[in-house]
Amino acid sequence: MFPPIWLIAGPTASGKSALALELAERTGAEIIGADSMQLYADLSILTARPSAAEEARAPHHLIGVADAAEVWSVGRWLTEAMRVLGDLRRRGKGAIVVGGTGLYFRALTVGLASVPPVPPGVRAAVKARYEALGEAAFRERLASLDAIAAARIAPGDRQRLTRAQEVFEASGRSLTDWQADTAPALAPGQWRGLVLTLPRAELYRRIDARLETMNATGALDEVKALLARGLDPGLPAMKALGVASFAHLGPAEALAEAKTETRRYAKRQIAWFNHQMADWPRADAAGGVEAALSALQR
RNA sequence: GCCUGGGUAGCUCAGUUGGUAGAGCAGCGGACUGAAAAUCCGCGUGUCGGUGGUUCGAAUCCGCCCCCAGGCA
Repeated sequence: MFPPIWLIAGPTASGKSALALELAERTGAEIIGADSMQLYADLSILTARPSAAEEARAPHHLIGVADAAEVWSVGRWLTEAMRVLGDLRRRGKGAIVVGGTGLYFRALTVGLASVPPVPPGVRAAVKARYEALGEAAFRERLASLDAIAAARIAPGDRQRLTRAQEVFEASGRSLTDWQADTAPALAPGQWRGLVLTLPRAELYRRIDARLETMNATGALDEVKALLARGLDPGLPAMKALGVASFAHLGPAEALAEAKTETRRYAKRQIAWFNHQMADWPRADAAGGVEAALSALQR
């Protein structure tokens, strides 16, 4: 198995980036970001992106490559990531895919249905219909097109309900059918995965410290600059943790709220890793490169 | 030292005429296929400051003690 493809996941503030950088320097592999927010160039401080100096130590891909006005998705990320992986393979380079977005790892290792893109017009129409009908009636209509999805999607989950409807309208095929024929992007055995772990209390300490640092190094200015662009608040980049807090609250309140939200986010990440990636080896974040390498070799 | 007001969940507090306690926030658990830092679902986690007493029964009533905040000295 050479050149290697290593997938490193872990909750926010667990030290993934630093670890990836060290591994890259040691092995000559290149780094591919698997983070839905570090994608956006406008979000640097808020997403704790590697500094320019750090990025200079090893080639980085899919970090800071998108504009906040763009809408990136798992699908777009997957396409780009596979392109970069192909390129690295041709050049005989190893890859370290590192990030905290569990769904991206899932797309790589389990697969993503190849649903054709949904035109924005269809999406807007479905959204309007949802609002007009209300959840119950909307779900009932969806049931006639995709009974399984209508039954499976949790109460109140507007996003998934409308997505299922959009897919049918745009493709003439149910989301459930699309999802039934899905293949992993990376063949099993082609990659090695690793989940970084650390005690909850320690993780929360690191999150708080990280937010303090962001706050002291211009998080507010970054948010102001983003807001000054007058973008649609519904864009993914506008939903990055901290944006809303710093935009609407005083500095102290914003910092406190951002800490709380980041802790909750970490909790969701941990739940994902524990249940969706239960079979990946774990490595103690405090164990450094050695612990990571031995887990990756397992 | 005296007076008053408080000590109930991690925090801020509620608790009817005595029937072993409940809200908000925080927290915890979970779901997850193209917005995923998204979108959702679920869960009170408790020596009611301590100790005696009254009572069938005390967070609620009485005594004593401890602690906190004001006030008077």
